[in-house]
Amino acid sequence: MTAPDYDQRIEHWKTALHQNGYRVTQPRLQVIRILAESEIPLTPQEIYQLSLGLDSPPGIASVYRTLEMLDDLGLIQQIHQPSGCHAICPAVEGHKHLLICTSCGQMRVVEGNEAVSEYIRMIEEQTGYQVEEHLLQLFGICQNCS
Amino acid sequence: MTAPDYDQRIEHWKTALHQNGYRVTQPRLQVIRILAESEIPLTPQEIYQLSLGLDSPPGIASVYRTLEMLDDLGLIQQIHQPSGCHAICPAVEGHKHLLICTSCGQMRVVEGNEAVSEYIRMIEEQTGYQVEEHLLQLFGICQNCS
DNA sequence: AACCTTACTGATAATAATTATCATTATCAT
DNA sequence: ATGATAATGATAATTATTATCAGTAAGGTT
Ligand SMILES: [Zn+2]
Ligand SMILES: [Zn+2]
Ligand SMILES: [Zn+2]
Ligand SMILES: [Zn+2]
Repeated sequence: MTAPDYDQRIEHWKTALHQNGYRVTQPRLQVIRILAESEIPLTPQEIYQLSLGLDSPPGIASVYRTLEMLDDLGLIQQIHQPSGCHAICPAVEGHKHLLICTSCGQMRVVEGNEAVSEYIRMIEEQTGYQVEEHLLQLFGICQNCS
Repeated sequence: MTAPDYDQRIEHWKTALHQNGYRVTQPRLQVIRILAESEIPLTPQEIYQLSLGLDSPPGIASVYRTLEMLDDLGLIQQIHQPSGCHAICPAVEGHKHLLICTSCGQMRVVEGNEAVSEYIRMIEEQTGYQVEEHLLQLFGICQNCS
């Protein structure tokens, strides 16, 4: 992230805090700066560890509180690493995508993923990345619940 | 899941345990049955809570151990709910997909998702679900790392 | 069917992550 | 500059996960 983009993001976030009645405090700024300048996703613990290098680092509780606030404001988002999460279901044979009802939790497997494969080939050309894995999960309302 | 499908999955899993030198024990069977008959993703804690209704329920440690084994055998997979995970990054404006390097962690935003929107429209027609949200994350190797 | 080896278990302690509590402090509108 | 109070740090409490270890049960052998 280039310097002006970085500064702009910080300003954007500070404005968002103001506009929503939150105070712009040192601990919050420290967390925000760490997030804004990182090129990789960070866990709360990692953010806290990084903050320890600063002058008067925030307490761990403030790191969590700040993240909750930023999440409420829609300024951050969760990254779901393939290794990370908790809920478990029987494995689907081969690579299929899952469709989960946000009302009843019912889950079904979606057939046919040529469209996605095509999309990924395009991404590879566009970015030079070699895409090895993907996570696609669809959330919605099933026929029962609607 | 219909009864024969259910029985078949149980048998499949028992066979997999045998073939990989694992013993088919009561605690493992209890966890396996709970997983096989659930229509919704479950957390380890939820599985444990459900097991408490059984005759001689497994200890919580055995629940975790069984899940680790099933994961090693590729019989279960993680579900990443939008609310669930830990790593955090600045939010991307609008809905974009993320491409994350599994080597250095570098992350970039992928432009253009018409292909995915089209795919989702197809899914909606096919399933009757009303898809409200989706999670698509691509994992691979960036140009630097390859 | 009884025996034997040892993988597996339950109970519990240890570790790690997250949230709650509360007296003190720093922000910011006035 | 002042004052009301939102926010903080320190710490306790809670929750989730992993490690330890003596006792148990699975399953091959006889
Ligand atoms: Zn996740
Ligand atoms: Zn439903
Ligand atoms: Zn796919
Ligand atoms: Zn890389």
